[in-house]
Amino acid sequence: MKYKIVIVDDHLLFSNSLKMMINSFEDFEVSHTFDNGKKLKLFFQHDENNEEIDIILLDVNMPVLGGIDTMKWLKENKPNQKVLALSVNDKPETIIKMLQFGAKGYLLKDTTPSVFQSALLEVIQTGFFYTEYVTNIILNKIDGKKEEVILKDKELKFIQLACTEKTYKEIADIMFLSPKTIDGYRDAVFTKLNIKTRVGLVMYAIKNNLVQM
Amino acid sequence: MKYKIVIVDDHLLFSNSLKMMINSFEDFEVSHTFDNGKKLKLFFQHDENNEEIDIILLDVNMPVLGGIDTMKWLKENKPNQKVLALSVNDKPETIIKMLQFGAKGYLLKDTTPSVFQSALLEVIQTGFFYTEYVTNIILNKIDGKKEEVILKDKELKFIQLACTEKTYKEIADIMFLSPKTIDGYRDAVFTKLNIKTRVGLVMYAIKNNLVQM
DNA sequence: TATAAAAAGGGTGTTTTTCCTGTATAAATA
DNA sequence: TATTTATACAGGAAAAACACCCTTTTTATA
Repeated sequence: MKYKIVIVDDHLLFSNSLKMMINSFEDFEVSHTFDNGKKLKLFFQHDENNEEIDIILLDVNMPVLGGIDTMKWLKENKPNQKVLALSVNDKPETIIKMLQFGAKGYLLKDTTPSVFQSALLEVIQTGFFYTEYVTNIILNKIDGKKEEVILKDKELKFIQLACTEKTYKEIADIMFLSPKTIDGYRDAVFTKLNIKTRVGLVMYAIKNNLVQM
Repeated sequence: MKYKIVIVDDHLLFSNSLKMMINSFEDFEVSHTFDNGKKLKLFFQHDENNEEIDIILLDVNMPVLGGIDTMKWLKENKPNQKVLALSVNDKPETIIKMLQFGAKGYLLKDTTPSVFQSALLEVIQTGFFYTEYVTNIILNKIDGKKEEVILKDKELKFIQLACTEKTYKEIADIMFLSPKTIDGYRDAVFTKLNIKTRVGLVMYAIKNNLVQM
């Protein structure tokens, strides 16, 4: 009896060829593939699908229902399900988030097939698999313990508008606020994000996906 | 005799599993895989490697030597080499650039295996393969007929520095130029890129991959 | 070599951004 | 009830960004 793997990834070419690779492993086989989290969710919600899945390979950046939201849902509804995140996204914030929501490991897509195979085995046997890269991120997070920056709704809206060619005056008009209030928002986000100029704000917003392009 | 494919992609898990898929196709086999453009270049530069490659599958976003630069090099040094771009990057600018540098087609990684297989066949038989998505981008580019903006080296350097929190004065110091000259650069790029503010410049630079993040 | 074009630098003035220090008001809380 | 706390807003000033128009120097090339 082989361990059953489910792949959730919107890049069909990847998921299909990865499926071939996994099926070539002695101890594993792919039982299903889905191209977004929504479809995985629907699969579990059907009562007739009671089969045991040993590992879900979950991509992070997907349309419809992304990896993080899917992970959240799984933590709620399938708390014992083993999930291995598999993504090109190497941002520490994302990795931390996936692990916090219960992923048993986080693999980058540039890992070698042999590392990948041992990751699958380790998740089965020991329950988790952390690469050195991921371990370092976790350790840095611990001693860095940078308290999470929390942006309020209006601040986020302001930041998004600041990523355009509008002046603060125009932004104030759009948000139905006084230019002086916008001044205050700017000062607040500059301080809490530790930046000094509007360009810095724009760069921060893009790096942290606060604006979509 | 099978057609020989070379894969150039830094995501080893992808390239290795794609290799398995291609090898399962009747008419194709993967003869080499490289994880960046530099290694492909070195391969061709070795005299002993004179074997004919039918199709190179070229990723766009890679470290060391990216897809676009690799494409440039191939156009110069291997003008008859058939290349099929294969990327998650769906930005029109990137696609246009790859095609202009001679790629025979541009596939997104979310294409199905069967479309992928027919793409390979079509490139062999007719010399190119355009999906509907790519065709639309080309058509839009044509009737938009926006004449290509050509940025000079120093302008590019200026733009990259403008994507930081430095003032123009500081940028002038770094570039060993008078602030007034930088003023002129700004006016020039604002005009030719049709933007009005530094924020607009930053957004343009990011959309067009002029700065790496 | 003459001439045109490109690059670098300058002057001046306006607008926008940035940085202060404060105030008024309403909501939360001790 | 008294006291924070958060939010919206204000005045003033300096710095930076933006806009135009203009001169000198360098480079390319006819």
